Amino acid sequence: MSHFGRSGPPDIKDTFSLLVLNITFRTTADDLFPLFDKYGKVVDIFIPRDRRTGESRGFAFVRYKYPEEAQKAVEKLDGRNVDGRDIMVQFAKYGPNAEPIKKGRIVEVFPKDKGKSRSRSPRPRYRDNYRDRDYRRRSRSRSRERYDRDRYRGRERDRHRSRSRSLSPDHYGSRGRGRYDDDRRRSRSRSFDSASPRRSPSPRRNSSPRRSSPSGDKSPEKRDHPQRSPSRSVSPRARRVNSRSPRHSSDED
DNA sequence: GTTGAGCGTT
Repeated sequence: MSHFGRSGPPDIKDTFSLLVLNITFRTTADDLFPLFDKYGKVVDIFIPRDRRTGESRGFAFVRYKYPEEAQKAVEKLDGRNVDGRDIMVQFAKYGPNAEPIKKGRIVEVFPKDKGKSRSRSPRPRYRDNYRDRDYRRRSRSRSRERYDRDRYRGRERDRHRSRSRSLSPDHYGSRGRGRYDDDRRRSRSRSFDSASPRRSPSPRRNSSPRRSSPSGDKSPEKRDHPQRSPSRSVSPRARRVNSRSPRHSSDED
């Protein structure tokens, strides 16, 4: 009852998987079980969760024993308000191995080796999917237009998207690096302040709103700028050519 | 205490 997905996939060879979307992050399988079990025989319920935080990802997989019951559950529970949010129930399109399935039915979990090796290249590319989906999990935070559940009808995913699958984790990585840099810089600034505590003992230093900015506190770029020009400008030869642009003998600067 | 596109594990 409560051990759904706790011990891995029990037997999904003859089960129909339903994908439950839009569920709350705190909704557990136990909460979905009584709901789905009322419309059919639920053999297993699995809710993918993040491996880093362990939080639910917001969707669950409900496996029914018969497709008719699953279909009924889809029509009945689809749009039902669960935990204060409307859930979306639909047949799973992809299997555990990232392979397309038919009407939520798992075709086959393990390729039976009847003495006929189909392919010698396993190509565990689904391994990369784990990493990708983990990263994009929080990357996508834009409110996309959720037209309807009907869009899945004409939506066909291509398996040839091995390399064409271009994700855009740029903002994520950029933000991460920027944050780290900022943090480091801020930490250094703080250390500097600690070294000189007699800077501003008065608690009323909030008078300047600009001071609130840790980045613009020291203005490193300003310090770099004047240091480069006048310092190198000290050159008899350079001065001879041009006292304004020592590094370049041109007036284009 | 938080967010919200989409497709799954021992």
